[in-house]
Amino acid sequence: MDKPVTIKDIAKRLNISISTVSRALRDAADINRNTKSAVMRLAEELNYQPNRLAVSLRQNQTHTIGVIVPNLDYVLSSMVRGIDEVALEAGYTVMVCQSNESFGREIVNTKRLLDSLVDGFIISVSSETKSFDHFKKIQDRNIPLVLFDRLAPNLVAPSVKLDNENGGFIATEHLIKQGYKKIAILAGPKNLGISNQRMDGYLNALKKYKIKKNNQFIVHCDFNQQYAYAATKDLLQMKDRPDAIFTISDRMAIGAQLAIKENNLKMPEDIGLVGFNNEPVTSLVSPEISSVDMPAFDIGKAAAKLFIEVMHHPEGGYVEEQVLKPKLFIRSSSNRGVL
Amino acid sequence: MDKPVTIKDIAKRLNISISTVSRALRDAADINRNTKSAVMRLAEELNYQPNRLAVSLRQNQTHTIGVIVPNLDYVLSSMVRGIDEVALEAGYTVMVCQSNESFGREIVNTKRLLDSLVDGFIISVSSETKSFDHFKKIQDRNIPLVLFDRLAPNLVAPSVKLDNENGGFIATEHLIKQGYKKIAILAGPKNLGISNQRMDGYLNALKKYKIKKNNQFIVHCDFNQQYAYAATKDLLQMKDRPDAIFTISDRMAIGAQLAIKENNLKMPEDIGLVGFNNEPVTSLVSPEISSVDMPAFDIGKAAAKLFIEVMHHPEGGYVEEQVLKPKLFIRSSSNRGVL
DNA sequence: AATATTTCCGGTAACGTTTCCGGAAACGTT
DNA sequence: AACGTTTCCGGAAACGTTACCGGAAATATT
Repeated sequence: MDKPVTIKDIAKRLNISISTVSRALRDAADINRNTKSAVMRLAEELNYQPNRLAVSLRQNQTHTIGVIVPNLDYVLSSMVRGIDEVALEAGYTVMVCQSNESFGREIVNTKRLLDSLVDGFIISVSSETKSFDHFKKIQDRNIPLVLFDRLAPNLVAPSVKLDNENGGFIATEHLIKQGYKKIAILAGPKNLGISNQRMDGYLNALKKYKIKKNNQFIVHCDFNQQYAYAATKDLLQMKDRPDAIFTISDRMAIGAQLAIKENNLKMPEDIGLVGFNNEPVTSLVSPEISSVDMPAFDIGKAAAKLFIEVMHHPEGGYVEEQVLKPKLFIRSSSNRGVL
Repeated sequence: MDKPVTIKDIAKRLNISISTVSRALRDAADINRNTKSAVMRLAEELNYQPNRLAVSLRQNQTHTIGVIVPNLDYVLSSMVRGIDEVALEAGYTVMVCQSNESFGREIVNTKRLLDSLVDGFIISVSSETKSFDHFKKIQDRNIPLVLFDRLAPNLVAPSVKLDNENGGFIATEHLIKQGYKKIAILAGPKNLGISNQRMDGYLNALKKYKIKKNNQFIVHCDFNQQYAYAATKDLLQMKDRPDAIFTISDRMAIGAQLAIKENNLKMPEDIGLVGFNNEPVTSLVSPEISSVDMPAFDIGKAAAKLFIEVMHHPEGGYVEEQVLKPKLFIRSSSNRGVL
C-alpha cells in the first residue's frame, strides 16, 4: 500500500536536495552537523530503509555471499551457522544453496548465484564434482572464492579445512596405543578427498608403528549407516577379523556399532571403535563412541573471516590456506585404560 | 576485468535502440521476427546475462523468497530442500536464515530479508516466539507470508503442516492396541505448539480407550536427547513405572532408548517405544524404533507451491491451510505382533 | 578590505533495465 | 490518390541511489 519512503521524500520534506540527504545518511565529510542530524531524525521518524537494489546497482556490489554446500547434515549446517554468524556481523547477507552432492546442481547453483550478482562465494565441493571449470569461471571474473571443508584439488584458492590426515592419524595411533593390532578402516567413496586424506593418516600411523597394512581391512563404502552396517558385518565374518575399526564418519560408526552389537562383541574389550566428526550422537549411544572432533562451527566462522579478508584485497591473488588441527575425544568404545 | 555485457552493448553492435533490444529479449509483441532473432543470436554469442538488480529495481520485485527456520536439523533441512526444489523450478531464488530458536534472531532475520526486498516469506516459527508483531508487519505491507510446520497461533496465514494431533493419536492408539496399559509421553517445552498438539492426540487416544491419564506420565523436557535420557531414567525409577513411552521426536526416542537399555528392559516385551518424525536413524538403532512419519520434503514442496499460489493473488486475502495426515511406521520397539 | 580558504550544498549523470508514447514506414482500403 | 491500419522502432522517463563537480556563502588570512 504505502510506498516505502525514499531519500527523495526526505529531501522534499526538509527542502534540501537528495544529494545532501544521501550525504547526511552516510558519514560523508561535506555535511553540516545540523542538517545531518535533522536528516537522521526524520529518517528515523519515517522509518526510512535504503533500497538495497538501488544501492547495489549503483555501487556494483550486493553485500551478499553465495554459499554452496553438498547437503545440510549436522556438520555442514553447523558450518553454515558459523558462516552466517560472521557474515551477518560484517554486514553481509548469505544465500545458501544445496548441491545435493550433484555436479549438475552445483553448476546450476553457481550460475544462479552468479547472476544474482553475489559479491563472492564460499563453497564446499560436492562429492560428485571432478571438473572445476565452473569454479575457474568465477575466479576468471575476479570474484572472490573461498573453499571450506571439501576443497577442489588442483584449484588454487583460499581455503579452510581440517587436517584430515592428522585426524586419521591420531585416531589410528590411539587405537594402536590401546593395544589393538588389527585395525580396519571404513572409508568413503574412493574419489572423495576428505576420505582419502583420513585414510592417508590411517596408513601413516600403521607405517609409523610398523604394522603392515592388510588390504582386506580397507573398505570403501557409501557415506551412510546402512552400508557401514553391512560392511562391518562382512568384516566380522572374516576368519581373522579386525580387532578395531576406524570409520571416517560418525554415521558410519553408528552403523558399525550396530553390527558389532549384533555379533555380541563387547567394546572396547573385544573390539575398538573410533568415529569422525564428534557429533553429539556419539555420546548418546551405548557405549559412547570415541571420535575425532570436527570443529564445524569454527571452520564456518574461519571461512567467512577469510572471505572478508579476501574481499579486502580487490586486486586478487590473496591466497591463504588454513588447516585446523583436530582433537580426539576418547570414549568407552575404544578406551582400554592405557595412558 | 571485462565488464559484463549489457543491453546497451548489444544495441550498439546492431545499430538499434536499447528499447528494441529489450523488447526482443522478452517475447514482446511489437517486434520484427528478424531483428528479434538477430538480437537473440548476438545475446547468446556475447553470453549476455540480464542484470537482476536493474530488472528488480525497475519491476519492483526480486523473485526471491525469504525462508526462516528455527534450525537446520534433519527434518527442517529436508523441508528446505523441498522448498528449494519447487521455488527454483518456478524461477525463484531462496534465501535461508536460521533463527536458532531465538525470538530476537527471528526479528533480525525478518528485518534483513525485508530490506533485501524479498517478494515474500516462507517461515517456520521459532520455539521462543510468543509475539507475532514482526509477522503482522509483513502482512500489513501486503507481502505474501506462508507458514509451515510450526505455525503461529492467532495469526491468520496460509500454511502447511502435519496433523500433529492425529500423529500423537495414532502413535498412542498403536501402543494401546499392542496391549500397553501405562503409556507415558515425553513432550517438548510447554509453549511449543507442535508438542502440545501431539500431546492432545495422546490424551484423546487415552480418552477414547478409557485409560485414565496419569500426570506423572506426562513429562515436559527440552527438545534433545540428553534431557530425554534423564527423564526416562526418572520414569523408570517410579514404583509403578510406565510400560510404554511415546516421545514427540526421534531424538528424544534415542535418548529414551538408551535409558531403557541401561535398565535392562527389553523392547517391545517389557516396554514399548514410539518416536516421531521417522528419521533414518530410527531404523539404524537396535531395536529399530517405531515412529510417526513426517513427510518433511513434501511439506516443504507444498509450502512453496502454496506460496506461489498466494503470489497469484496480489490483492491478498488468499488463505489456505493445508494439513497433511501422518502415517505410522511400526518397528520392533513396539511391535508385539498384535494386528 | 581584499584575497585565500574552508564549509556546505545543489545539479546532474550514471548504474541497467522496462515501459509508455509518439511517429515513420509499410501496407491495405476505398 | 487520399485515407485509415498495422507493424515496427526510437526517445525518454523512471526505479532509488551514489558520486563527481562547480559554486555560493561563510570563515580565515594577509
